[in-house]
Amino acid sequence: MSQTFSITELAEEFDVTTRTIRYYEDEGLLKPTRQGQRRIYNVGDRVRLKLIMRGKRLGFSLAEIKEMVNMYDADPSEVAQLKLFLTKIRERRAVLMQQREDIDSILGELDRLEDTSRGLLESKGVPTE
Amino acid sequence: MSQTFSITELAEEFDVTTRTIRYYEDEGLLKPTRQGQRRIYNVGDRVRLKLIMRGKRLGFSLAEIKEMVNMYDADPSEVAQLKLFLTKIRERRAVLMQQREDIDSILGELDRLEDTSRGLLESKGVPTE
DNA sequence: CTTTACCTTTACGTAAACGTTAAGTAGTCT
DNA sequence: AGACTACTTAACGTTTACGTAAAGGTAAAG
Repeated sequence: MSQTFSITELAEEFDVTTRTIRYYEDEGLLKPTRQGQRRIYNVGDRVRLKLIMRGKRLGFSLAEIKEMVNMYDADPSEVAQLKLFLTKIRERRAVLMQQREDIDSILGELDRLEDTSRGLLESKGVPTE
Repeated sequence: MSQTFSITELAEEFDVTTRTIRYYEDEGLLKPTRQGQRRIYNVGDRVRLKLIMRGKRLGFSLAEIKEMVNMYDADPSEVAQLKLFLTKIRERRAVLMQQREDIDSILGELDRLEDTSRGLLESKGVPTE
């Protein structure tokens, strides 16, 4: 008897609405079991939702996320599947590394801007903490 | 006489449509000068567009990007302005660092998956390069 | 003058990702 | 039994970020 979750429990944990979680199911991203008409989410479903949220934070579309999470638990016995998988991984890596570059670049600018802003404020005698 | 650009030049350089660039102007992200009815972009406009594209790659909405680029060249003489600016910088930094964590986390998983996939393929005698 | 290239405005269309009622079901508490 | 709580489906609405005609202006080349 491993742990299960209701839709509202997951909604609260991940700070989304239940509508959102049901929508992900409609789009084929989640497939919880049912107990009567109610949805029951197991630990695996929860992991999938976690992956979905991470994908969202990184700006992927639901279609892309669907590809990725479905690859995640795809049967790894077919050579063709695996080769496709490798290709997708390499494409994805390029985008992610570009994003990280962008982020580093912006963080650097923010550092400089924060310094000069703080300097300006302190020169006016305004505390910045 | 510093350099100027036409809308199609910028569109080609940044790989977007002219429609997109005009849309950014409608939304208050760009304000090129006019020569007659035609838009003339200077070096500053080009920098702004570059910032916009970077924001887009990081998954920000145009509304957020607008805030950011408009802060970028806001008049830095008012204390209230600066304090707001500092707050925004700190918020933004938190989001960006979360994104970078997500990316590192995914890159790590991709590494592991690529290894195991490649291992599986090679154990079947299939070349991976 | 006509064609061509490049640009313009106006405006309706669209896909994605949910929000928002509306109306009903099902188990629990009093 | 009645009310309350948590869930359900169904379906129309909304926002963002452009796409896509439609209809036309303007300058240079032929």
